[in-house]
Amino acid sequence: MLVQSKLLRLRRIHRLLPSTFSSLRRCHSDSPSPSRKEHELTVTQVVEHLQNPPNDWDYDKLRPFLFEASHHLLPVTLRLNSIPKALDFINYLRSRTEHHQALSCVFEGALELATQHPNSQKELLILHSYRKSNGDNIALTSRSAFLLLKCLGEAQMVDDSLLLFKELDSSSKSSGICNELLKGLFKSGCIDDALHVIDEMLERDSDFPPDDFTGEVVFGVLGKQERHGRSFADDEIVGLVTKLCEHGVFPDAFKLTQMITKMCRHRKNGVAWELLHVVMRLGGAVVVKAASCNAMLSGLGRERDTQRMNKLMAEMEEMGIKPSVVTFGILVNHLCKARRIDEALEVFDKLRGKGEGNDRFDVEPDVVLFNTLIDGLCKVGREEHGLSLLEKMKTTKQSRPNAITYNCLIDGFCKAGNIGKARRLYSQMIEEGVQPSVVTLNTLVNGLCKHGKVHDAVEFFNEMKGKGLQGNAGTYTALISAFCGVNNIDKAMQYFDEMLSSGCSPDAIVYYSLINGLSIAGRMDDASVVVSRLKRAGYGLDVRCYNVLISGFCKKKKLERVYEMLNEMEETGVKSDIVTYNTLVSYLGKIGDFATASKMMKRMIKEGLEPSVVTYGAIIHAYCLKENVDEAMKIFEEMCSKSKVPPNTVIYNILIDALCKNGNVERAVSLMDDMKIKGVRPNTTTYNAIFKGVRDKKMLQKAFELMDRMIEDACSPDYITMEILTEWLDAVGEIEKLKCFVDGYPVSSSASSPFSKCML
DNA sequence: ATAGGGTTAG
Repeated sequence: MLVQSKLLRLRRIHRLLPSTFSSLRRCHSDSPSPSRKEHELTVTQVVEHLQNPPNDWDYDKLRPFLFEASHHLLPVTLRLNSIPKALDFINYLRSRTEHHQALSCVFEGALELATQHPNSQKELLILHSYRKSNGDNIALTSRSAFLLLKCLGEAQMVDDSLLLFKELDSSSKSSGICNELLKGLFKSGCIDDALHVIDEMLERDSDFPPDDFTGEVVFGVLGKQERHGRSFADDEIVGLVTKLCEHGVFPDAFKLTQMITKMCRHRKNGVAWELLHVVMRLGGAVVVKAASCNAMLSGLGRERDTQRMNKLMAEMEEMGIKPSVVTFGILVNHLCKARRIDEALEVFDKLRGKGEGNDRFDVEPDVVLFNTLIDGLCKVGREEHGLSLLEKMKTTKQSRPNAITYNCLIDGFCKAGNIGKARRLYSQMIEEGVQPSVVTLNTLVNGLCKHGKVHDAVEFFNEMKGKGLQGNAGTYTALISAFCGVNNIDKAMQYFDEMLSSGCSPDAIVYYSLINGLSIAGRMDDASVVVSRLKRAGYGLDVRCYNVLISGFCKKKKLERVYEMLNEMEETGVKSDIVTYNTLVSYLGKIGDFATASKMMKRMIKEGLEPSVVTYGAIIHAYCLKENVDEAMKIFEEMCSKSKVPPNTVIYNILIDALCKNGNVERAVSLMDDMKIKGVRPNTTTYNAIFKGVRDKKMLQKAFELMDRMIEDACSPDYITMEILTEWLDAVGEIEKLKCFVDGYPVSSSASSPFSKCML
């Protein structure tokens, strides 16, 4: 009875520790294997004997075990079921003569016991340092090495891991041991050491070749964000994956997708592409599924690489990798972003397999696909078409419109200036039972603000707050920008404070919008305060924010602060961009420091930045301010002939204004003809400048001609236009002509229209 | 794979 139950217990240990016995065999394969019963009895006896205090242990009784039958010591140790007891036993053995094998087996047992301990990591480390601090080295069995490497790896004790691995001869190394070492090395960011180990595993006829677990470790690391240590070089990544695949170790679909996603996110489309193609070549459609291709496609889409997107689609078809809805979602999204909306609609129409033609795919469009298309349509001003898709969605079972669908449409109608329709869509979504999100709130708040209805925006926000929908940083950004835009800085600050007190965590952009508003308002001290608060919140400034500040300090002529900003940019590694230089060139031009301005231009070219229309505009404007219109014209002509920069309306406006002010109206008029030839559209400012010019020269006929042209150009007059013309034409008794001019425009119902101010 | 918020010159 008793024997039988103990036998059962041993079998249980067998099952629990399958590798124990394999290492036991390796540990002592030359000793004769006793019958199971005989073995069992002796183990039990020894275990019982060892329950006595160590001083009472009888060496003579134990002796047979310690030599010819030392492999029994592993089950013995396990059944001691106590790490201190096992250590007593180890100390006992060490105090005698040569018991190498016995020690190895008991130590392995002690390690096994440690792994079963609730605080196994700590216990294992204690055993490791015990072994390390006792110079008479206890040889490690494969299992011991495995357990120790696993725990050292987790503890990131790289040096100890490597020493331990070196200690092993190649016959006791195994794939499992190498994998544990690799895991630890990667965890500590020791890529070079890890690559060495992998090389060793990949050697010809290696006894420990990479297996699936190796793949899991390596591919896992390649797919995760790197922590510390150096990162992989591009060719190392491709080389590693290639070698593993050649050994038949493939990433699963998830890991492959993860790796590709990561590479693409790091703007390494080339590496991702190679990686995918290595696996496609060696593993085929068994390994590569649509998801991995989708990751690649979206990476390519981000870089606008239509060519390779098409190539990959063709390869997928060739290899029999079936595209999913997501694949089509990516394609449609790409086409929409490229403003090729009609092609996107074509793809969409080919989706459902119902109809005729064999160029159709058997894919049911989902909500995302619908939403992508609707957004694309709205972004090119085809909201009505988007609306019809909304109706289509309502007729489906699986693709019911959701908040995103409505958000896209609401945004579309807001941008188109149809606030009424946007609000009706909002009511409609509520009626349909679709919960608005904070994005819905922000879209409407922003839309209302952008159309000068800041009051309505605030009202709507309050209404939503009443319904329990909190605003987020985006909501406050919209309101703060809007209030800054109408020069109501106090209100903007008030909303900034409300945001903080309402528990909404601000992001960098809210700070930026406030800094922007304050800078434009010339309140640079306040802006500086917000900058330091932003920094205290743990954010940094980006180029755009620096540009705003630099521009603000320039306007206040605080040159020392400008340089302070530029130095700070250098220190924090924020690279100045074309806008930074344009701001500086413009400022230098305005104070008449042409020498420094041209130095700046040289520096920007050296930095690889091409001067833009704005740069030229700044210089041209500067010469105009100096009343050196000839030089300004010279630069303008140079810009048109030598550079690839096409002139724009602003440049013409600057020159036309300057020429008129210098009495050279003829040349200004000829510049307007030049605009027509070059296809640059004049705007209200252009006409205002030239009207002033012809008025000063009393060129009445020219004025009538220009008034007709202004109507042709569909360019609406503002109050300045009306002021110039009314005063002048009234004085010369030509008010009829002015009436005709005004009648040339379609009637505007807007109360803020410039006409209403003048005509009523 | 889809939705929202802050830059320069005149």
